[in-house]
Amino acid sequence: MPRTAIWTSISNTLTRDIAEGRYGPGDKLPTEAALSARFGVNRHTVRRALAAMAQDGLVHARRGAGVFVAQKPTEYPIGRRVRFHQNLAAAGRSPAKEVLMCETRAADARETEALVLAPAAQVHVYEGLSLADDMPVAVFRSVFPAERFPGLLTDLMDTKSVTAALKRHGINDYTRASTRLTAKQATATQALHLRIAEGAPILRSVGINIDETGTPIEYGHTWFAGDRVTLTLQDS
Amino acid sequence: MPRTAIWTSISNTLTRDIAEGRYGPGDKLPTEAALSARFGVNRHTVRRALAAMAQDGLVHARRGAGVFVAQKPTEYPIGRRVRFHQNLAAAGRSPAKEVLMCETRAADARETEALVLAPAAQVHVYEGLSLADDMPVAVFRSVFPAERFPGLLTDLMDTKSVTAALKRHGINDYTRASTRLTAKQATATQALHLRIAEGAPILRSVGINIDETGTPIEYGHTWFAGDRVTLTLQDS
DNA sequence: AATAAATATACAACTAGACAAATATTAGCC
DNA sequence: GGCTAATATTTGTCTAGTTGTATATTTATT
Repeated sequence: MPRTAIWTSISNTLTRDIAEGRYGPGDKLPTEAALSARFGVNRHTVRRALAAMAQDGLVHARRGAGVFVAQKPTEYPIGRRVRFHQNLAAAGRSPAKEVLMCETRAADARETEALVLAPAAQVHVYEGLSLADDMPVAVFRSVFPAERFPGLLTDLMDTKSVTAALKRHGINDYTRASTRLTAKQATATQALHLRIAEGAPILRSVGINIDETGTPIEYGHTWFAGDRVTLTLQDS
Repeated sequence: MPRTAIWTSISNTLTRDIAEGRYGPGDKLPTEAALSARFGVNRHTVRRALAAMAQDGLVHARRGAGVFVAQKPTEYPIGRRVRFHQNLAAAGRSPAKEVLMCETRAADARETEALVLAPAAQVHVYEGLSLADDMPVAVFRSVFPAERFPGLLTDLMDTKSVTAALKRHGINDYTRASTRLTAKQATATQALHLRIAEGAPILRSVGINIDETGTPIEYGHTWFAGDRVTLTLQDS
């Protein structure tokens, strides 16, 4: 009978520490160096223990920063793979949101075409992260014509809702005119934000929203983590 | 093989932003602090990306003022556009088709549930390859209840059309009841059929078609090569 | 002998924080 | 308006600490 490996027992000890609340969700664990001193082993042995825990979604390492307890340790050890079903209409509009960037700048060629803008027109850009239960689900970028919606960005920061912000500018209803979907591989930065591996599957949605008169008011991109999201379409 | 460094990816993203006209010559980029927030990294990582771009003469920094796009506009190769656009309603219904497999067998658990079958019921399975301009675009699998459509497989081979084959069995019209979309990585066999690399992004569509009475008649999977296809949704 | 586990060492990549230097903005004043 | 001084912003530099990766070596088990 093979004796239990050292890294296994280290992993078990740390897992128990987390389960007993000694390290809460979001807390930073001691550094690998500190842990290897505590357990009297080499740093790589600790790393292997942490790697196993990361595989189970219990902890999450950030290079240069540290190893952190995952946000939902309660789901450990089984059933941690939550499947999110999200309506396409709610793309980029889930309640939990984190703003990554806000700016007003000149539109590029594609944006000009999508929003039917004059050359060199300005656009508001609103970029952020959608989360569900503290787990990042998607990165989104919304582009609005700046001329039509002056000061929209402050409303967006204020309300944290595209629908509410547009309502302040007289848009009571808007509909999605077109949606394009394709599969991509995660870039390094997307992977960073979504906490997935680089090259992992990404579901990209590109859509245009129009007001009642048919004028485009939003050009939106959403990059979903393929592992965490299934889009369900309601066919009329 | 080392994965791409984060600063490289940031540099690429900003370079593309400039190339596409989001930041024009002479424009001031967002501050390093703002960029580090946008990309979710430390300021130094952004600085390394900007340093690389400055090395290429794309931007230049002025202490206390900001980072500015160089005056001479750099020509940037536009990424090759997606080759094929496909309507989701016609997913897996392209005229050019290659049959990979045809068989009648017992339904598995998921098929039984999707088609609302009795336990141990038989199903027809029709597996193939969709092509456009001699380029494989998607792999599909259609599952039909065998009891309701005896001899359907020969009709399928005959007509090479799901719609025509079903018409021979009295189905004049059918509609899509549900569609689920997600991103996956190509398996080895899928990669072989689609002539893409193993692990390349795949757009998977799972749908159920029903007849006029609401009875499920087809349970279909389609795996699109993410590089070659963009699905377009028509929103009514 | 072969294999896996653990150690040892070195370097790369990224984070963290602090402070200096240059610039931009604002307020007060003439 | 135009000038100056104070304040805030922004980039430049430095030191230190932490995780990621690669290579080689030793030790224990089969």
